[in-house]
Amino acid sequence: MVAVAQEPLTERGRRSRERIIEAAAAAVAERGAGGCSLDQVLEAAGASKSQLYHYFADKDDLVRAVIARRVGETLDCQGPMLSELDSFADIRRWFDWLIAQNEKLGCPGCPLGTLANELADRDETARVDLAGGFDTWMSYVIEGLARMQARGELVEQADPQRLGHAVFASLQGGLLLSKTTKVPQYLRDALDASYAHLLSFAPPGPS
Amino acid sequence: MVAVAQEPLTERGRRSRERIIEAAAAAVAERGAGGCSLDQVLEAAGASKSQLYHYFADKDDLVRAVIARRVGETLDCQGPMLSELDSFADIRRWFDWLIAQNEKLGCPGCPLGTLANELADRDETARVDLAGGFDTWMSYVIEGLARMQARGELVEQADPQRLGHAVFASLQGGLLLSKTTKVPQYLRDALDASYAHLLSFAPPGPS
DNA sequence: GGACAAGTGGACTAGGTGGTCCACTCCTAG
DNA sequence: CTAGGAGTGGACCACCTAGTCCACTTGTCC
Repeated sequence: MVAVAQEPLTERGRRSRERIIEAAAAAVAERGAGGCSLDQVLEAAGASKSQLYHYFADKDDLVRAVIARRVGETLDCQGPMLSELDSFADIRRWFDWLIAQNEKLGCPGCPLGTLANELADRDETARVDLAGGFDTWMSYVIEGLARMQARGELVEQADPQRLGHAVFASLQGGLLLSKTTKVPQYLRDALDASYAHLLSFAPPGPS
Repeated sequence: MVAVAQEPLTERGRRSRERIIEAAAAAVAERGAGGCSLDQVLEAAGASKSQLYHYFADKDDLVRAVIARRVGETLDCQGPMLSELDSFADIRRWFDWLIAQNEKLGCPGCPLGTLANELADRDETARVDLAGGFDTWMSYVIEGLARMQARGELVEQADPQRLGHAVFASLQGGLLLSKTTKVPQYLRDALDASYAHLLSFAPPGPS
């Protein structure tokens, strides 16, 4: 029997574990997974070493919990907007929300994208978790596009999957360029182009 | 007079400095700027601490030299292909080269993009250097699109700058998705969509 | 109230980190 | 040949890191 990280068995333990993940998520967002220390996390969480190692096997395990948390947050936040995505107007509304958020928060980049870039070639488990997060996130859009196609809002030749991939690449790339240059316009240009591309698959209108 | 990193004054010194940057570039590519230690770099370079601190003020200064090196490499490598960019065929050729490279190298992501993602919010100088690199890189494409527009290969309404930004977002995003999922197809989907979007600005043909 | 497990505090360790320092070699100019 | 600065080797330091360990508290069940 190998000693593995333990799930908390009491309400008190559950809250301690949550506090640690929360503080770790903040620290990772600010300094990256490799750049933040457990001591910093624990001080912010008001917890001790023994608590950390009571709930997590090691630092990588904690980082994985942070990833799961971030993936969950992202899907919880955008899921409602995306799961009912059903028209060009819905897509435009989503894009405009992304652009507004990015500008409002000062071009922080994508939490998932940032983690992916740091961890993809250093922690295989983290990479798979993040790839899964991207995949689920993208699937909302792909399914929305498929619904639009079924309803005749997209021509037959459109490939919802490839279009969804392209939309996400534009989003991630736009966020990275904005973050690097601190110029929000890059994301706008990226998503505007992506939207125009999607529109080109609208069936010829009666106008 | 503040003591600052010194440029080597002899050929021998220049070669030492080069060796250190080369080893540092490799280490940074493999483990990230924050994840590689000076001891590792120096061992790989066959150099000593005193050499490092003879040529660089501190670790950040070395990282900045690595960034300058990578920016230079990227522009040197793609510059020839991009500075004469003049037609849709040239763009397609560039895209295909990017896709092929990405697949051949096992989806390593963009060296500049990876550094940008790690350093953008941790080292302001590095951020500005990387933003400048992106900017120069992008300007090749924007100027190419402007040439195409001047020659009538792009309609008047096309905005070369915004199109260039969108192309780069697709590239960076596609590289990140490929790196995270280890699936080269994401970059292909991203660039195919970007290319189709560009093509939509071709003037109506005689066909 | 006592037994027992979950949860906690925090001192401690072993190894690594960036950075300093100084004695030394190498090279060149005169 | 010699002087002096550029270049080099590597011991050394203070600090920080992830991770260990054990005595202790808290809460619950009988």
